[in-house]
Amino acid sequence: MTSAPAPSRAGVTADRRSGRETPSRLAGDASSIEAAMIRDQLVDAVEDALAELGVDPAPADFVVERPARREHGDWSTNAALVSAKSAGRNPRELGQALADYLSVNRPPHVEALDIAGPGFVNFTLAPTWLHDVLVTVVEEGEQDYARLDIGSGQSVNIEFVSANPTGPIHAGGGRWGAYGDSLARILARCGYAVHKEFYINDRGVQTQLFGQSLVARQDGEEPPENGYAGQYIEEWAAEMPGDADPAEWGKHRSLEDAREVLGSMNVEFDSWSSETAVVMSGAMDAAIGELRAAGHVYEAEGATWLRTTDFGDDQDRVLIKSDGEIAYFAPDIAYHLDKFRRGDLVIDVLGADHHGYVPRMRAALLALGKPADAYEAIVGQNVKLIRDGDEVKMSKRAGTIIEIRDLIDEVGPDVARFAYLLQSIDSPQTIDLDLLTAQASENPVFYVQYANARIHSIGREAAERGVERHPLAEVDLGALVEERELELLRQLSMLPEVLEVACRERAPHKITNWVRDLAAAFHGFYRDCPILRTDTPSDVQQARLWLAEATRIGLAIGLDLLGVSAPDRM
RNA sequence: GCGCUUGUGGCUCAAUUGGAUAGAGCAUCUGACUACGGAUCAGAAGGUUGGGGGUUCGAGUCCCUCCAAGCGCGCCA
Repeated sequence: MTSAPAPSRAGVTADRRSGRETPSRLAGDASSIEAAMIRDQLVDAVEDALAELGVDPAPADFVVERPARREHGDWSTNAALVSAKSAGRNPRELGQALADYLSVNRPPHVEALDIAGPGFVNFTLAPTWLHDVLVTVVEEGEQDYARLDIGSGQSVNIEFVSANPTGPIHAGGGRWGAYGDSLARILARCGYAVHKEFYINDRGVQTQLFGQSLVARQDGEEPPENGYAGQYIEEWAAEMPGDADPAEWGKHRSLEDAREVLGSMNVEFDSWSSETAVVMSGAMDAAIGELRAAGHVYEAEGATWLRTTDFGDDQDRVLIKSDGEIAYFAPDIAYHLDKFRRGDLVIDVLGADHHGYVPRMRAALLALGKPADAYEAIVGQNVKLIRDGDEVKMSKRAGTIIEIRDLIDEVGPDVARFAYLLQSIDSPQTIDLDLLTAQASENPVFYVQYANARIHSIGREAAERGVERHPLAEVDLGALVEERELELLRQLSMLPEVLEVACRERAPHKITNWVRDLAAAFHGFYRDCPILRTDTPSDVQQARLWLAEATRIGLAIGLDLLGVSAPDRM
C-alpha cells in the first residue's frame, strides 16, 4: 500500500495499529458524495480564508470535523487554534476573523457560522443538505450506501477463534467469533477481499490426551493424568463408535460442534486449515529450509532454533526440540506463510493470553522477508463470565466451561452476538449470564430490532389503508423540517464516516454504537412525527414514508455488519 | 522482577485518537399516547476520568511516577 503521506484535512489520521496512512477522502466512493463534498468544500473555503488572513500555507494539522455536540453545528474547524501560534495571534481573535471572512465568502449550504470555545469555527448547514442525504441513501440502497473503497481490492486473510479441537467452544471464545466475523464484514464493505480462516491445532499431546480421555470414559475409567474431565467427555464418549480412532474421531466431533455452534450465531469460515496437514504436506520443512537458507536458523543443545532476536524478539525460539519433536511454532510459521497465498494482509485475532506469542511470529515473518505491515495481530481482552454472582474460571481440562451453545440456547444468537460486540475489543468484557438472561427482553439489540419492526409495521399498515409511496423524485423533501426528522437524517449521514473509522481501527463496536444511535433517532421521530395519522398533510406523509425507508436501509446495513438479524416483526 | 493491556457515576461501557459543558444503557426517582406496535418517548439525580506531577491555547487521551487488576515471560500448545 503506497498511499501518499499527504496531511489529512478531514479528521482522519494515520492508522494507529499498522502505521499505514489511510486516504483522507473516501476515494472513488460514490456512496458518500454529499459528506465528502461538503467536507472538501469547507476545507477549501477555510484554506482560502486562512490565506486571505496571511496564514499561508495552512497548517498541516487543521481539520474539518463533526463536533461532538449538536449546539456546535454540523461541522467545525480548529483552524484558528492550530494557526494562532505561527500567525502570532490570539486564537479566539483569529477565529473571529476567520468567521467574519467566511460569513461574507460563504461556502455552499452553510446557513450559519459561529465562533465558540477557545476559537473553534462552527458551521451550521441548511437542511437541504440532509435532504440530499436521504436521496443518496434511498438511491444507493442496502447494497451501495456506505460501501467504501478504502481497501481498493486488497486481499485480507483473517484468522480467528482457532480453538483446540478438544471439546466444545466456550462462551469466552464466542467473543472472537463475533468480533472476527463482524470485522470481516466491515472490511468487505470497505473494499477488501476477505478470507476467513479457522486454524485447527490437531497435532501434539493435547489431541492425544483428549482421545485417551474419551476412551477412558467409554471404558468407565477416570481420564489420564492431565486429561480432560468435563461432562461433555462422557457424553461424547457415549457417541463414539467402538472401532473409531479416538483422537481422530474426537477432533472431528469437536470441529463439527464448532462449525455448528458458530454457524448458529452467523459466523462462517472460508477455510479450516489443519496443523497436521501443514506438517504432512512438507510446508513446514520448506519454511524451515527457507529460513535456514537465509541464515536465521542454528543448532544448539541438540535443538533447532530460529534467531528471532534479530527481529525484535526477546529470546530465540525452538523450532525442533532436542528429542526430534516439532515445536508448536514451526508449523505455525509455515501456516502463516501459507496464508499469504490467500491474502496480502494477514490478520490474527488473538486473546490476551497469547499476546506474548506475537513478537516471535512477527520476527519469523520478517525473517522470511515479509514487510512489517503485512502482518497484523489484534490482541483482544478476554471475557470474564459471571454466573450466580461468581466468576466462572474456564478450563476445558477441568471441565468447568460454559459453552457458547448454552449461552445461545438461553438468550438466542442475536442477543449473544450483540452483547459481544457492544464493547471495544481492547476492553476486558464481563458477561453476567444471569443479568443477560434476566434482561433478555430488554436487551439493547431489541431496541434496534424494534425500530426496524416498527418501520415494517408502518409499511403493512400503509398497505392496508391504501397509502402508497410516490416516486422519490416527485416528493418534496423540503417538508422535512422537524428537529426529529433532521436528527434522523444526520445519523444516517454519518454511517460512511463511522464505517471508515470502524474499519481503520478494527472496531466493530463503533457500528454497534451507531446502530443504537440510529434506532434512538428513529424512535424519537416515530413518537413525535406521525406518518399515517389522517391529520398529517400528504406532502409531509410522503416525505416521512421515504425517511422511514431510508432508516430501514441504514438499520439493515448496520445490523448486517454486526451479523445480527433484522426481523420484520417481533 | 521484566513486558503487554486495562483503570471513567452504584453496575456495564462510550468518548470522532490532543478539542468545546466527559456521553449512553441498566438500576433509582418524576412525567407522557383514546389515530402508525409502550420492547417507545421526555425529564431528574448520579463524576476530582485510580493518586500525584509534567507537556500546551486545551489532557480521560501524550510523558514521568506511584497504586490496583488481568495476561504473558517454556525444548507447553
